[in-house]
Amino acid sequence: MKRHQVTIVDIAQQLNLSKSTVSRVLTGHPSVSEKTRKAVMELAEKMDYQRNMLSISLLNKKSNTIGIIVPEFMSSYFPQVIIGAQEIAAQEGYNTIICHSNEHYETEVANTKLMLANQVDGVLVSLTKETRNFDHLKVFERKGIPIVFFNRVCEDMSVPKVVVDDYEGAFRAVEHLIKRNKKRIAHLAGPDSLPISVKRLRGYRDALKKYEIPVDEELIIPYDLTLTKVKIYVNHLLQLDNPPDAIFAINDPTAIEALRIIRKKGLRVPEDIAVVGFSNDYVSELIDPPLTTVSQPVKEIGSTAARLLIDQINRDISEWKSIIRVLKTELIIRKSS
Amino acid sequence: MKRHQVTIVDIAQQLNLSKSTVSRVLTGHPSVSEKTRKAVMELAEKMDYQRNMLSISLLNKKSNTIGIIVPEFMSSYFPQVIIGAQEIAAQEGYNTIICHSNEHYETEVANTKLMLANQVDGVLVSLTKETRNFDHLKVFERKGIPIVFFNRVCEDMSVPKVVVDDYEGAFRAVEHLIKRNKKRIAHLAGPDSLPISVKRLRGYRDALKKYEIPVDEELIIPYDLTLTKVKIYVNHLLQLDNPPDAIFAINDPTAIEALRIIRKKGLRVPEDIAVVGFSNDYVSELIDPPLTTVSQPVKEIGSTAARLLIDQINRDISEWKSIIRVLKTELIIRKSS
DNA sequence: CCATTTTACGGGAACATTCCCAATGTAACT
DNA sequence: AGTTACATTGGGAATGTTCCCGTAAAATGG
Repeated sequence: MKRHQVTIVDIAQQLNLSKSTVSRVLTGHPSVSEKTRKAVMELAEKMDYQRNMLSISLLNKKSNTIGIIVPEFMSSYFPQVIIGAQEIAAQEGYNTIICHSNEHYETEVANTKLMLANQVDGVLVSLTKETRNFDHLKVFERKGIPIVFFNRVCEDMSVPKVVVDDYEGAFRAVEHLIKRNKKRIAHLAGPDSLPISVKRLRGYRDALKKYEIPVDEELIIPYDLTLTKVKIYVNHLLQLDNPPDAIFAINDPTAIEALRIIRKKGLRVPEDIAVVGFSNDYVSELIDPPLTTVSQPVKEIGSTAARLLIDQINRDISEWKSIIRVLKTELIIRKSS
Repeated sequence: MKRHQVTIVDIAQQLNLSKSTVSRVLTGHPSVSEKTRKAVMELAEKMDYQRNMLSISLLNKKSNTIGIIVPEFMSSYFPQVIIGAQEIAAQEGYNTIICHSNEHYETEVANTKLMLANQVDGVLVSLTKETRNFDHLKVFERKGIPIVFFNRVCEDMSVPKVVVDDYEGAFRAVEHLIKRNKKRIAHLAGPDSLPISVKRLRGYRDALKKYEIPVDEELIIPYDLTLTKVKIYVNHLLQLDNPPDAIFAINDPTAIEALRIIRKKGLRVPEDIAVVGFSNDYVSELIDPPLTTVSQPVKEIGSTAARLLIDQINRDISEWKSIIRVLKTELIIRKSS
C-alpha cells in the first residue's frame, strides 16, 4: 500500500488555489473569502486532511510537546502524577511524551537524549535512585529548555522543583508512633542519593529527639528500594536483641512488604509492631490491616509541575529559576499503628 | 534568552565544510576522511549537538514513533501493559506517545487526532467503555497506518488484536465457585459495548449450564464500571429474598470494592459470600482476604501488541490483518473463595 | 607521464507548513 | 475617468536534515 499523505498542496491543486490560501483557511486567518473558505474546509474534511505537526514544529522551532521522565511505573504514584500533569498540558495545548527510566541511570540518560532529539519545549523530571551525575540534565539548562523537577529532585540545579514537605510528613508520622507509646522505632530508609530519603530521615531523627528518645543507629537501615531486599532487613530487625516495636518505612510499597513479612511471622500489627508508610498508595487502605501513611497530593504535584513548566515556556522568567513549591502532606491514621 | 539550536550547518561553517559532509559523519556514512570525521565528532560533542528528529521524520515520512491510547491509568493493568509495549518499541528504535482517554469517547477521538497530527507510524489502542462509533479509528486504516487493538478491542475492524481468553477465564472462575459448593453465583458484569464483558458473561452462563445450575437473570448486573455504583448493586443483591452466595466480578477493582462492602456488613468471606475478580491487579493478593482472580499476562499483552504493530510497520503484510492473538489466563485461587 | 579509478567533498532538491511581501482585481470616492 | 483603498490571492523563503548527483583532487596503473 502506497502511503501518500494528504497535504495542503493536494487540496490547493484540486481547487486551483495556492497553498498559501489553503493554509490561511486552515489556520483561521481572516483575509479569505467565504466561498473559498467553505470549499477548502469541505474538501479537507472529505480527504481526511490532518495537518502535519512535524513541519509546523520544525518551522516554529516549537513542538508544543513536553516530556515527562519518571523512574518507575509500577506503584500508583507516578501514573497519578502524570495524569495531573497531562491534564494541565492538554489544557494548554501541549502533547506529552512519557518515558520511564526503570530506576536505571543509563536509561534516564537515553531518555533525555530522546527528549532533546524530539525537540520537546520542556521536561518534567523525577530522578532514578541511581542518578548521581547530572550532566545529561544540565544540557537542558544550557540549551535554554525549561526543566522542572518533582518528587525526586536534583538539588544542585537551580531550576523549579515541586516537592512535598517530606521532613514534616516524616516528623508527624514518627511523632504519631511515639504517641502510640512506641519506644523503639526502626526506619527503613531510602538511599542517601535521594533528597527525599535524607529529609524523611531527618524528620525521623528530629521527632525522636523532640521526645527525648535516643536514636539507635542500628534501627536505621538505608536500602536501595529493591523490594525483595525488605525481607532481609525486616528479619534482621526482628532478630535483634532489642527488636523494634514500630517501623517507619520510606514509602508504602516498602511498608506493605514489611507488614506482610511481619504478619507471616505470626506477630500482631500494630500490637507487637506498628507500621507506617509514606505516600498513601491506592493499595494502602485496602490491605489488612489498613496502612497508616503520609498522603501526598499526587495529582496536584503533577499539575503544579506542569503549570510551572508551561509558565516558563511561555514567558521565560529567570527569577523563577529557584522556585520551590512545597506541597502539604497529611497523616492518615489507619489500623497498622 | 535567545534559543538557537545547534545545527549541522553551524558545525559545517566552523570547520569550513558543507552540511553534506557533516551529515555523512553524523550518520556514519563511510566515504569521509578520518581527519574530518574526528573534527566533526569533537565539535558536535563540544557544542551539545543533537540531531533534530522533526526534520528527519518530515523528510523520511516516518517518525519512528508509535502511539498508545488507553482508557484509564488508575489500576495497575494499563501501566504494566505499557511497560511491556515500550520495552519492545524501544528495542526496535521507536518512541512512544501515551494518551489516556479517561474512559471518555470524546477524549479518545481527540487523542487519535493528536496521534495523526504527530505522524505516528502506528497505534496501539484499547477502547473506552463509551466508544460505540469507530470512525476516528477507521481513519488509520484508510491512511494505511497500522493499528493494533488490545484488551478492549473493536470487533468490527479487521486489524490485529491481542486479547486473553476471557471466555475460558470466566468459565474456570465460575466453575471453581461451583466446586466450592456455591449455588447462587451473581455476576457484576461490564457494559455490553465491550467484548470482554460479553465474553466473560458467556463464560459465566456456560459454566452454570454445564453444572445444570439455572441462570437467574436477577443475579446478572451489567454496570458501567463506575466504582462508586458497586455499593448500590451489592446492597441490592444482598437484600434479595434469595441472595447470592458468591459474586463473580468483571474485574478486580469491582471485586475489591464488593468485598469491602460485604465485609462492612459483617458478612464472612468466603463462608457467606465468596468473591472472585478478573485480571490479578497487583493489589489483589495484598487485601484481606486475598482475592481469587483470573490473572492476565499483562506485560506480555503489551509486548505482543507492540511486536505485532512494528512487524506491520516494517513489512506491511496484509494477510495479518485479521490476526488475533489470544493469550492464556490463569486462575489464581486465594482466600476469598 | 598520462589515463583511469578511487576518495572526499560540495550543491541542491525534497519533506509540509507558515508568513511576509507583492500582485491582482474590484469597489468607492473625488 | 482617474485615483485610492481594500479585499483576496500567489510566490517564495525558511525550518534542519538526508540523499542523489556531480566534481575536484588524489591515488593507482601501465
